[in-house]
Amino acid sequence: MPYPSSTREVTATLKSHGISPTRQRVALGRLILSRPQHLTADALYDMARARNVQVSRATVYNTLRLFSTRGLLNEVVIDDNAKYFDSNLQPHQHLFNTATGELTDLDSNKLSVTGIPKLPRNAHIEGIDIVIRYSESAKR
Amino acid sequence: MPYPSSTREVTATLKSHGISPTRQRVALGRLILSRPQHLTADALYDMARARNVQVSRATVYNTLRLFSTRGLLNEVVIDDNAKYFDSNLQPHQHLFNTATGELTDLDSNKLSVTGIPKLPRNAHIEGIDIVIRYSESAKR
DNA sequence: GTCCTTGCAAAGTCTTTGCAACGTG
DNA sequence: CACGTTGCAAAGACTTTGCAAGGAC
Repeated sequence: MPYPSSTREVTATLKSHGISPTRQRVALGRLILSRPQHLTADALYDMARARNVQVSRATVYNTLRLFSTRGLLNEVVIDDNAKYFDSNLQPHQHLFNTATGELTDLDSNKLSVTGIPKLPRNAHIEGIDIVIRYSESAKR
Repeated sequence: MPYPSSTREVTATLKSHGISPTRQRVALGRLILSRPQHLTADALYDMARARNVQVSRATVYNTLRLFSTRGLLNEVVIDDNAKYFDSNLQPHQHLFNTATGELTDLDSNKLSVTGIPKLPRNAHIEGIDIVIRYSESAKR
């Protein structure tokens, strides 16, 4: 289920990842898993409250951590004060507008990296994080 | 002065970047600027105290921020709990051992990225951060 | 009913800041 | 001596956790 959005789809996704589908988790899952997006814990909390989802901040944090651990979300750290949870699980890279804080996805097959050095033979690459930071106009 | 190490060299480097060379700043500069390395604020604080450099934590934080602002250091954020200050100012990429937390440099001219999309014409790229995360052996 | 989850508040971690004392030129 | 810098402790931002109440199966 790529981007589960209905209660039923989210419930199924959670179960298939060994997560019991409580009311809060399903509600949060519907908000964050339903499409590719990047949200901070606080943004999700605000979004939930705006939709009258009754949930505490602690549960938002715990749920995001749980979802990440179980592979439903990826964490993206752009700078020290911007930790996002990314519902796009496909390999991809990020474009970060340093002026606005906007974070957008780059399609993985557009970019390629060559020249990755050999690692020790017992090492394996867990991931390659690429963030292109840019700003617009004469800003510096 | 690539990697200033003596008191005199560090003093000159600070001055040339508009930083008054106080005792604490010179001492910290000698510790972090003298060779390519990655240090956290806390690691630098500990290193300073180990060398009997009398400095407070607040000053270490303030100094690192100042050095970064003035272009003497780069910040590298690997994950949420690892913010390093990097004294290597050349373009380069990072190899991060997720098991040990070890961060090593990759020579820029070994790696190349192709397929960077066109950005709006008034945009300019501030930097491309590439971190290859890996771990060794069967760890997962 | 048992075990897991939630929410609150407290605790933790890391970093910045207010302010008086101090240092530097 | 004027101004910038330091150090302490307090404040802040963000995240985790202890624990009692509540919920799921």
